Amino acid sequence: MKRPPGISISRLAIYLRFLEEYLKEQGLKSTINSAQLARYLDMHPHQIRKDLSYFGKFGERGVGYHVQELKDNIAKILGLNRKWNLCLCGAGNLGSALCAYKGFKEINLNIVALFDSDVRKIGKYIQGIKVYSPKTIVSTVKELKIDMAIIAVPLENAQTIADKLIASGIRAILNFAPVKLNVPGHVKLRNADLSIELVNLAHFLSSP
Amino acid sequence: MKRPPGISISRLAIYLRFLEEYLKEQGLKSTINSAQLARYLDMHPHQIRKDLSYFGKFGERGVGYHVQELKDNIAKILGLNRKWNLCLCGAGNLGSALCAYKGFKEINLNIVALFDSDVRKIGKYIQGIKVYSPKTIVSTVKELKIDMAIIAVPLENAQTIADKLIASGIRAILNFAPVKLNVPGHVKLRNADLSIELVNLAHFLSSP
DNA sequence: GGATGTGAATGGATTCACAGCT
DNA sequence: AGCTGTGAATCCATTCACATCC
Repeated sequence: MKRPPGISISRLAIYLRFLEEYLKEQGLKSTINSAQLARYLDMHPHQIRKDLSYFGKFGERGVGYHVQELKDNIAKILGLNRKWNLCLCGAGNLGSALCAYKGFKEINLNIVALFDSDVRKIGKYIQGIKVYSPKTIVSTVKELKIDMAIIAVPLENAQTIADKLIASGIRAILNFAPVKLNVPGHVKLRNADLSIELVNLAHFLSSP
Repeated sequence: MKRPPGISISRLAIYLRFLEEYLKEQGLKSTINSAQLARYLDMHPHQIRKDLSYFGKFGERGVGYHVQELKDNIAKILGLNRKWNLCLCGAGNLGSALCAYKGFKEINLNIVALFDSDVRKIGKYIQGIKVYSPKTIVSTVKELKIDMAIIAVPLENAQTIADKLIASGIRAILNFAPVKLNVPGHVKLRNADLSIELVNLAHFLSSP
């Protein structure tokens, strides 16, 4: 049981999402084996078994995996067996889109606060979530026990917002702004860079 | 000059974005070396030089890289030395956010059509871009010479939309819907899965 | 002198092949 | 018999160290 490659966590998230769907369709007592799962997800069975083996033994030899049980185990590995409070900085189009997205709550991630500097929005509710002034980030994060933050503000403001989040004690940030943010070592930063994905496509189309 | 690792294309996109900013600040005749660039981007100089070396020799020994020249070279490698036409499927919050994002046009990616099944939106313009019915995907893609597509529709509709795009001859798709889409081998599919990034953060926070 | 460009060495991740269990 | 779990082998990516050139 060696140390898992970093990317296996992302794959576990994909397995989990599939298993949730599968469970709804197939009912409680269903089982699935690595070959079936691999076919659905267009992967190799080896990879799935290996990914799981990094974290424990979840299957039954000669049978496969019990779907409900595997799902619960993966959720636990991923830290999704408890609720997390998120805040979202930037209540523009992208921020609103993320608020409206139901998939987060399904996996126990709850957006509990919005921050936006537009005075017309402050105090209002978007998708049932209250909008606060960014000036209150430090106090609001503590008060609402917020665990992670999403940055969806224009790139000019991203570092300033990040600094406030860090000052508030937040340790996990997802950044949509197209800049490299500076964060201290104890803070986990992930970037969701939309244009980089498109650039990959452009490269594919133009390569011979 | 071996074959570049797949991920180096994504890094080239990051270098390019930085160089564009840097050029604006520093003026036309500026040069930069791999150590400086690495410091700005929080990477190792070796990696930057190696990434570039896969594609050619763009620097001058003892000097560094001419910013303008390097920028142009990277743009060319990435296929961004020409314009591309994109369509965006799904004119909801996420779709509107993507339309409003100015960063795409800056790198020669132009959204020229929206598709949405909401009859109240069809025929209207969002951010100056016309909304078409998804029924017209095949004809519109051909007519407007659309090169790539972004899928930002609810997950139930994503595969149907993808099938229409494929029928229209599109070879590059960026998918935001949280499902594994089936596409034929000649079509390049990339996924922008927002919740997977958050799951990574949850895992980080809950690991000891 | 000073920075690039690159083979070689190291380090990670995937794939394989099969032992091990039910 | 059948499918998991995993060491070993392979493949890919990063890092290093230095020869190379301006």
